[in-house]
Amino acid sequence: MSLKHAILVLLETEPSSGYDLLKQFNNSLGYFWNAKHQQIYQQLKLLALDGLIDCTTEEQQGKPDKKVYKITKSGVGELTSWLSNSVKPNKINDALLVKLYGGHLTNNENLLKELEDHLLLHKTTLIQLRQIEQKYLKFSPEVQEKYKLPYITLRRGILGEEAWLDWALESIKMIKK
Amino acid sequence: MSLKHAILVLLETEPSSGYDLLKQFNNSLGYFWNAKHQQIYQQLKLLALDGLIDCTTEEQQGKPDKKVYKITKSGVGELTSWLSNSVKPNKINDALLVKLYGGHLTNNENLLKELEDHLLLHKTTLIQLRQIEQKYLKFSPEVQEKYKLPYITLRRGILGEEAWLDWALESIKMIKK
DNA sequence: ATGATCAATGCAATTTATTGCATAATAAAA
DNA sequence: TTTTATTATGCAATAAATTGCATTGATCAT
Repeated sequence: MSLKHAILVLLETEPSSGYDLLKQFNNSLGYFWNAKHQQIYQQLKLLALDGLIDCTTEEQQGKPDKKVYKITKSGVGELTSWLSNSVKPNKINDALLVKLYGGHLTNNENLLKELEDHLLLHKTTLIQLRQIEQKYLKFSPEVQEKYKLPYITLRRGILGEEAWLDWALESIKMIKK
Repeated sequence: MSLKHAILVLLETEPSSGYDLLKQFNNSLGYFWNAKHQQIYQQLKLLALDGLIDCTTEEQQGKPDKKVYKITKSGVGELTSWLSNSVKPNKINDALLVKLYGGHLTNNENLLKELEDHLLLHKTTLIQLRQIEQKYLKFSPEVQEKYKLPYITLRRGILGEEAWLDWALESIKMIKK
């Protein structure tokens, strides 16, 4: 279970609300960690109960109140100790591949449609990731050095999406042939 | 939820026991679907209750009894209908990337060790996938045509692992620098 | 004016997945 | 000879994730 640690990692950079975290999960972090809002809010509650984060309520005009969470010393301790242990290899469960694997029970149009729908999504993602990369590459060497590790995770997204697209194009050709 | 459908897809090819399925999930299908034995056995029970699969018990000498499951007409129906709908894009939750993202709280040796451990696993997987591909490429054109769709999923595994390795090597260099 | 989207959070119920424990026989390896 | 791996299955408890429903006030578009 590392939703907990994904949240702690984000809060270690800066205090945020559940909604802020949600946006981070949906945008920048989305290519390596996904979570729904309910999951985040529940987890924040648990983390606060365990004393790993602190909560303060901010009132806002015209908008609902905001609960801002901040990592505690104990939270940093938990995170550091988690980092010192090895993580499990990523579990892959890809329904699209299940569908292709059993695709002889349906028609090629259906499979091609599905592939092309996903293709669009992946193309969009890749464009976004490359835009983030362009920003990073314009930073000074010092700033680049500072954000080296997040950049490495961004590269994973880019190389991963490129490979996905290569595969999809190759597959579409193969199915059409 | 497509563990259900992953199982139906496998049973549509040939009747199998839970243990047989487990081996398929751990070997060939492992690069796109993972499940533990408890999950498979429970799901088989539910599928049988729903009449999507049938069960017959085979006695064996020297080994425990084997329950062989076979897909029913109703099961093929369910599978076909699932195939006609679109599937959700794959959800990625990769703890290794979370660790790297927050890696400034630990030391580079730790990160490099972790990356190299994963590297070994991915290398092994890639070798296995390539071996399967070699076998496929020796088939006659007719047989290749027949297994085209599973081959496409295999290609996903190969391209995915290659991209993973490229990324890891690049990342290791970047961290060492 | 009416519906849609964004900001912000939450409860409750259900579904899925994981962990821990348990059995039992055979064969192969240390 | 003792331990480990393989074959084969399962229950029970817990943990994690998903789905459905709900609120409120602002702004933005039709």
